[in-house]
Amino acid sequence: MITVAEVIVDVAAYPVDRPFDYLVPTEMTNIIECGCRVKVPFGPRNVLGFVVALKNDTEVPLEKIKPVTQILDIEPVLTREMLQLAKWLKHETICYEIDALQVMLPSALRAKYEKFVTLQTNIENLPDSLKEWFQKSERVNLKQFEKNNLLPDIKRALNAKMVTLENVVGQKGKVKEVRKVQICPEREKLNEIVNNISNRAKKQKLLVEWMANHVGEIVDPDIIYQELNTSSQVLQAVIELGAASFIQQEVYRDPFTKEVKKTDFLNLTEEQSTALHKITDAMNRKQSETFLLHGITGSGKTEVYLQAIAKCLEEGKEAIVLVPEISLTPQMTERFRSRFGELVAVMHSGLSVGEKYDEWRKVHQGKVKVVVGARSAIFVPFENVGIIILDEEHESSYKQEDSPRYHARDVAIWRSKYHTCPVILGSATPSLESFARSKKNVYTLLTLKERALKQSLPTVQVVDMREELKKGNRSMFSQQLLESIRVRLEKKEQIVLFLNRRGYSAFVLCRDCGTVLQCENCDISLTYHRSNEKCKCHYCGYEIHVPKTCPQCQSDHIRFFGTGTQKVEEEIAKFFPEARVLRMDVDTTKTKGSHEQLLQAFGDGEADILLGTQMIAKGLDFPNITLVGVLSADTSLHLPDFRAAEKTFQLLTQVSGRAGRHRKPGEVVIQTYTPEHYAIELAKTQEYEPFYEREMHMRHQAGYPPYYYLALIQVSHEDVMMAAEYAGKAADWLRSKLSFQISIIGPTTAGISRLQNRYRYQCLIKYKIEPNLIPTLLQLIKLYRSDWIKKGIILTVDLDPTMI
DNA sequence: AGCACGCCGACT
DNA sequence: GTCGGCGTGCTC
Repeated sequence: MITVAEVIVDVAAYPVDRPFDYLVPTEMTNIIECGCRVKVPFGPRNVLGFVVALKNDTEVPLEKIKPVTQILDIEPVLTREMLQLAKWLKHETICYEIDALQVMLPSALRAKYEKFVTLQTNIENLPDSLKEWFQKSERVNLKQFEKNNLLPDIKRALNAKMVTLENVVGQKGKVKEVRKVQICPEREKLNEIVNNISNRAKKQKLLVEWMANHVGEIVDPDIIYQELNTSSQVLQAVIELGAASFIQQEVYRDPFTKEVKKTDFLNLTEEQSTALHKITDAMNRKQSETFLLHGITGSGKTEVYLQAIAKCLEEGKEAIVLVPEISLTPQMTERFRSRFGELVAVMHSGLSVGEKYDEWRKVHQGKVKVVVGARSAIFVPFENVGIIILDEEHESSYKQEDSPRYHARDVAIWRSKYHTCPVILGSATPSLESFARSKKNVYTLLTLKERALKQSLPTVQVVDMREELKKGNRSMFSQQLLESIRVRLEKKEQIVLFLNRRGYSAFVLCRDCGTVLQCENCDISLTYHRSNEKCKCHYCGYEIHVPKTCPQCQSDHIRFFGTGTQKVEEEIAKFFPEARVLRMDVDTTKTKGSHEQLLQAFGDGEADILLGTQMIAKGLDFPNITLVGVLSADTSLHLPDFRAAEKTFQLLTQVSGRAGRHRKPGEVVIQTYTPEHYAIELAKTQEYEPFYEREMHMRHQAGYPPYYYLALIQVSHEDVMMAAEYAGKAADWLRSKLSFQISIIGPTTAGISRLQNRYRYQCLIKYKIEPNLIPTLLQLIKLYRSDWIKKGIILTVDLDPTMI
């Protein structure tokens, strides 16, 4: 009987986006499993692939089928669940199956392809230019030749058969190993060695005697050096005598810097326990129910999560907690680690590739039961999930912006159905989609209306900055805000000032001609980085030194403009020279851990005012903060995005929630040029439902979600005319195929009209129910793949886009 | 995608 | 004659 493996190969392209059959050699049949990574020959090269099925026959003619070269995992890296989930993702987001599989694994497990040139002749026969490279070894990485512009020479040598080219498949990350000392497990042998050591070798004798007291133990060599005040030479000598040996031991890289104290459950309010009961009830009934936990800021949502997780652990099941990347601060993760200790793994982008790999391995090996992480943590390979939590469910960072363009919320619900467990979506300001679903009873609504410590919500005042201007106040602070700051400074209470700068970052501008430094490849201004005095494009990586003079007019009045926090800081100093200000922005939080240090300092009362952008809107919880000032509420309101009002309301509610969370009452001052806008008016009362009703009405009128679904088609090409022409073709084609009830807007230029030297056009499709849409889009892709791709067109489809 | 194969023009 | 340009087609 033969064994055949169906393999998804690591080649992202439509024609090969299907399983390929490979013969499993007899010696591998006992080891191979679904979900293993394998090395396979594919056409003329070797690639990595994932085994998605095993069977005993094949349709493929025997002369075509090739054997698996190697199995890379003894234990499968993907569970059956994930193989199914990948198929669903492929269909749901229109992506390649390989991309769906790869996104579930830490990048350390991705393939690394290298090419090696091997010498096949006497080195003397080589051309002079190549000789030196093969002095040390007959096998040299092709990269070396690439770097030194020797590719033509290599090509010639290849044709003359003097060298051969070899593809090597490896993996990016490694398991970290450290060298330890394994002490001999037999006491008698150690005693015998001690007796044989010459009396002149005092240190060796001492060391072996010490070892006799630690028979069979595995110790860190550094401990030996310190404890016995000895050196590696002595240890080496003793090892040669046979008293111990060096071994390699697998270790986890530890991303946690400090230990945390254990904490206990807090008492729940009545609302909290009602919510908790409904959740644990669903767990008991083994039901995949989605809860929307709508709790105002400070209502203690996290405590509900923690106790639900505790219940889940009691049942012997695992828990997944997703948190937006920016609020995944040490304070946040500590709350989980202090409750569940070593059972928690943390996954976020701040970890190195190796650290992420190790956190993933802890899950894979069953060492942890709780994962706290950003978006991609939704794919952790737990096999018995008891609860999934998405905190701040309205956050747009839960949607991945490149392939596979999945939304963590959708994946969470899919997994909850697979494991028949509940999902909790938590937020003080739910997304309209989720709240609408709870109104239709698709999700179960749980409400927390009171703050956990019964504090009242802060009072909110909205200041019309136009009036201030009329009064002749040209500064960025209103009289009202200045007065409030003065009062707090006197009372020795703390202040948070929030600069709404969504979508802005530091840039470089010429004050004479107004030129802003732009990327050469993209239609976007470069971001200034103070640390290395460079300007970088965040989209393509293009980087230049800050020029001394303006490239346009040669003026030397070229200056960097920050997020504005610096300017605010200067102005505060003018009004309140005695105030101690902490500034938190990209500049002051660049190094690892600086974010944490700044917050710690503020919490310890080392400053009176914390000034910052987005990053201070979340999770900040200090008892002495009694005033929150929003310097410009409008900035996020005028972004060209149908969610601008929703995002502004969410942001204002979030920052307002920072004030008066403990005993002292809080005050919020919001400065704006459009106080009449409903997002700002309703943020003042901090009532979600009136905002929801109002915004739903707007969405209904304009034909946006949740009333309509969206799909975004993007067409790009190096040439503007080509991009525009084919975007037009795509739009026309779709209009001819889809029913007239569907509106297709565009093509228009994309938000960033040129990216990596490609011009981009897009069409927006708005639809209610259209069973034909996905098949039609797939047809469009088919059309594109056969014909357009040759002309250099790239077409992407984003179903349910979050940004337009 | 990425590679070989194949056909065609321009060079040591 | 052969080197290298890129259009075509295939990958178990």
